[in-house]
Amino acid sequence: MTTIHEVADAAGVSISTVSYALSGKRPVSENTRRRIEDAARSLGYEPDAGARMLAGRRTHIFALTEPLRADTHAPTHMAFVLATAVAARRRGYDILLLTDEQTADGMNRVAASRLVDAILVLDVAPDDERAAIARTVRTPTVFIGIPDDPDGLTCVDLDFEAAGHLAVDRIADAGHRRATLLGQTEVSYRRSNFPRRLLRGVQDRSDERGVSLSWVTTGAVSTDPAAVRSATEAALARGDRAFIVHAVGDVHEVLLRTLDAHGLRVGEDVSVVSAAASFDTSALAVPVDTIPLIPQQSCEVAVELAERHLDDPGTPPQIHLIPPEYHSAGSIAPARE
Amino acid sequence: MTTIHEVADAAGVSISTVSYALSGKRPVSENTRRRIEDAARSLGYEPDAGARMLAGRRTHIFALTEPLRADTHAPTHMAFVLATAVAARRRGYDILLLTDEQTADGMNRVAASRLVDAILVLDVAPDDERAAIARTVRTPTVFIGIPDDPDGLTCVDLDFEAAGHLAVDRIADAGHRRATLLGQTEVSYRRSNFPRRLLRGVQDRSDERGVSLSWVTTGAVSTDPAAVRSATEAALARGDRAFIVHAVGDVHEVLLRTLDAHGLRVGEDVSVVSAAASFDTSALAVPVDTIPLIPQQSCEVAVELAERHLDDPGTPPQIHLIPPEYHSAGSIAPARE
DNA sequence: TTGTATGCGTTATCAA
DNA sequence: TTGATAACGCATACAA
Repeated sequence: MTTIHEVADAAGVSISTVSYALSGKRPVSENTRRRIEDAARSLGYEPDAGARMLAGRRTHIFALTEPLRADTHAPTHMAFVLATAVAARRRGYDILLLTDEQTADGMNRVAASRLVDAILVLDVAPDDERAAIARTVRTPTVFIGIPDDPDGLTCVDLDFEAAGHLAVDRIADAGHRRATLLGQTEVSYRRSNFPRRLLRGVQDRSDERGVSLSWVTTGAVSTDPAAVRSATEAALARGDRAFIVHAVGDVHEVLLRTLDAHGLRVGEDVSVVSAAASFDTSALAVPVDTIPLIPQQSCEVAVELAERHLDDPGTPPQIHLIPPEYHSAGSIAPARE
Repeated sequence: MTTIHEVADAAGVSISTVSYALSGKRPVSENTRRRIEDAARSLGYEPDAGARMLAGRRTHIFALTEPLRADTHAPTHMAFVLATAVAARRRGYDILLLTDEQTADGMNRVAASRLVDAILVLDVAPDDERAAIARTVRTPTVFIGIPDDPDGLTCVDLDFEAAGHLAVDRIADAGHRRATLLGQTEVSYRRSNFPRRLLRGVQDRSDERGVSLSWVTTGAVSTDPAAVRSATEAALARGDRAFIVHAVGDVHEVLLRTLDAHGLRVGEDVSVVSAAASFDTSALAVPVDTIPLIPQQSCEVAVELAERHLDDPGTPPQIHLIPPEYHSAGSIAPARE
């Protein structure tokens, strides 16, 4: 194992100069810094994690809590985990997994043992028990998602309400007086907070714009293609020619197939908007206007907020809402009377 | 922050006694041990992670490398991650995620910095670059899966060949002379090793038992229901009445629906065996004989092997094959001539 | 059965 | 711009 002493010897300087040269926390002459960096590289020096944690103020590790429930949508979840890991790594942090039932104990444990610099919370529930823990723990905690009572918490999330407004506006602008919201599974409206926020945004703006809105869920616990198909057909029978979809990719596919089976062309006979989609909608059979939910965005901001709290512990808690973007793909059709 | 000194004071002993009492590495009288445990609990003492890493020999962290590819089957992958985390935690280890594309650099980094006690490798490819790194690194490494050249590596996996034998035997015992293997996606036969091992087991034993075997993949990159249906119908047209399925849950469902649509009853007119299924086959519409691939099993063994290497660094590399089990559910039908 | 004392490899403070 | 050195909190070898 290479230590800082060996690097110091090789470069002909003291260990403190090595430390400062590598951390950049103190100006070091260009010349000696290069000698040090060369020595470190050729010796394969990597600071001892334990020593660094003990002496320094940082562990360079973030905890990521994720209470993998049975109804968790695996692909979406994985996208968030990956995005978090990448964003953290880019800033020099590793991710420690706090999974399963023990997330509550886990949070206390990693905080008390000073194993991590901050805690990132994924898959936030409306009445999330981790909210209370976050308030008692000294370790800075950032929620990716928003619980019902976010008081005193730092949270990041897409502005789902604004996304709902945006979707309805485009449809109303095209002249539609009726629309259907193909929502998530039933359980997600109980287990999560964001589907309700999008729903509220869609409902409120529909009221304002005089759009008659129908809302349907797309399965009990997991997506049910048959339910999606019959819901679509019912909507068509009602005369709805505008669909806002807030659901996984499969739902989009069933919707598009059903519309096609009825001879309706997206963007000409019928309007479709995908709201807060966390998957790649460009892979769908038909181009669909999308208000994307980009995990990379939320996770990047979360890591950023966490680090800001470390640099300046006085930073007040805040809710960071990411403004939605509208990506047109020609799937809005003018309403026909 | 509570330190070991405060616990020692509260219990009226020296810090070394506290350390030994809590680690159990030295006998401590029942009386004082209880006093110490009480003090530790009431003070909320948790050993400082950095200090423990520096002074002791262990970090109590395992790295888990997972090169999340686009074709990764998210639910299966999550099951393995979760199982690993649970098994590790049960033995007092946390899981550090090594996920970016640069898992190779990550392995070297956590090894050089002594951040982790061991490395667990998930989603092993035939020509996995991590094999070479594992051989050079000091940190004990355990593969959950087997690369093409496992020389000098410690690996754990289900005995896929034996699973293939088992499946064919049951079908041959029932008198079938023809069978179809519904396999994985095409890409997985290139990207992974285990589908080929199962295939070989099925082929070899089919030859031995005089079973005429057909093998089909079930999609290019991801599962294609249409391909599964047409493959099933082609098999039926050939006269095959026995199916071995090595694929995700969706494939099973399409198969069962197709059989049903042809008026064939599983267990009476046609035989179905699910081989190396990592999901819960009891949730299928029809009970199906299953040779399960239980992530908990592999991951438990992996963690066990990792810890054994820590306790006894001399432990030689080994490939640990988990013998398959056959769970009957009445889906084997006697062959009709 | 318990206590004392050393060292782990850094970071950061104080000096120069 | 650089160096010496005192923590950091614990595990463990050595003593008692």
